[in-house]
Amino acid sequence: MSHEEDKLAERLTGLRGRLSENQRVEILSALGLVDHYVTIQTPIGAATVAFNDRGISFLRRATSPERFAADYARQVGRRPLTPGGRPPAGVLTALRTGRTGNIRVDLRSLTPFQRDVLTVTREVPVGEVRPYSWIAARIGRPRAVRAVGTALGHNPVPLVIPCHRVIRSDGQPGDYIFGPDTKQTILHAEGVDLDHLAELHRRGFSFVASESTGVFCHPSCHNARRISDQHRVLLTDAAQAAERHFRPCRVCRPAPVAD
DNA sequence: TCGGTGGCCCTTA
DNA sequence: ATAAGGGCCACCG
Repeated sequence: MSHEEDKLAERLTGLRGRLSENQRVEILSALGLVDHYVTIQTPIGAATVAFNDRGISFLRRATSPERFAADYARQVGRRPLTPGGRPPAGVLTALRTGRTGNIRVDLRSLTPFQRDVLTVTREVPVGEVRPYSWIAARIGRPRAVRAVGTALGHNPVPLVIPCHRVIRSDGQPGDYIFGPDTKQTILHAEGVDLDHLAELHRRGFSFVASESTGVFCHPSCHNARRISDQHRVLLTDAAQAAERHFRPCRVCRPAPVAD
């Protein structure tokens, strides 16, 4: 988070009294130094979102303004927060469909590592999931698996950035800001069959391949789901895929591609 | 098959 | 600055 911006915001806040409240908010707003917040409907019920000119900065289940402000201050910072205003266009629809990839977000308050994690997480489409270890590999830190989980736990904009689509490699949902049950519920609504994924894992399989296309995928990849029974092959790991000359799917990237 | 366990690595107090 | 701990994971018995 920019220290300069924080100091500027503080100084402007200090002008209370000399400027009218409206003038003050107007200035801060124009500088992107104040967030507005409103309550909206989401697939998991009412939520409060904070936003500014850069995009959405924070989302939580709707509780009270005080509680929201406290959580916001703790996670986003001391930027002023004021009720009202219009959230970025298309947010409601995006949240309803789960296609949130184009919604603008403000991740200024995060560390580069956290930003990397969340940026890659945005690539997971509706109806699909990826393991924590996949995110770690994608950001070039294959062993930072646990740190990825921690970073996702600090996702300031759940639902908008679909951290619920990142699950454990054994097919269990893993933890979630709104609890594992909610995570499971959302995934089910999005069309993910967690039981099937857990079953595959139990039998030792991580990937699905097609003998007609020669491509292997994560089991939840939409390409994998179209493989016909006669062409479908289950794989234990990337090494086995290589042995059998399957190449990784370019959509779900089941393994780092050597090119 | 499942629970325990050490390794890993980023963040925070 | 340093140590503890977390939305994990692979391995072991």
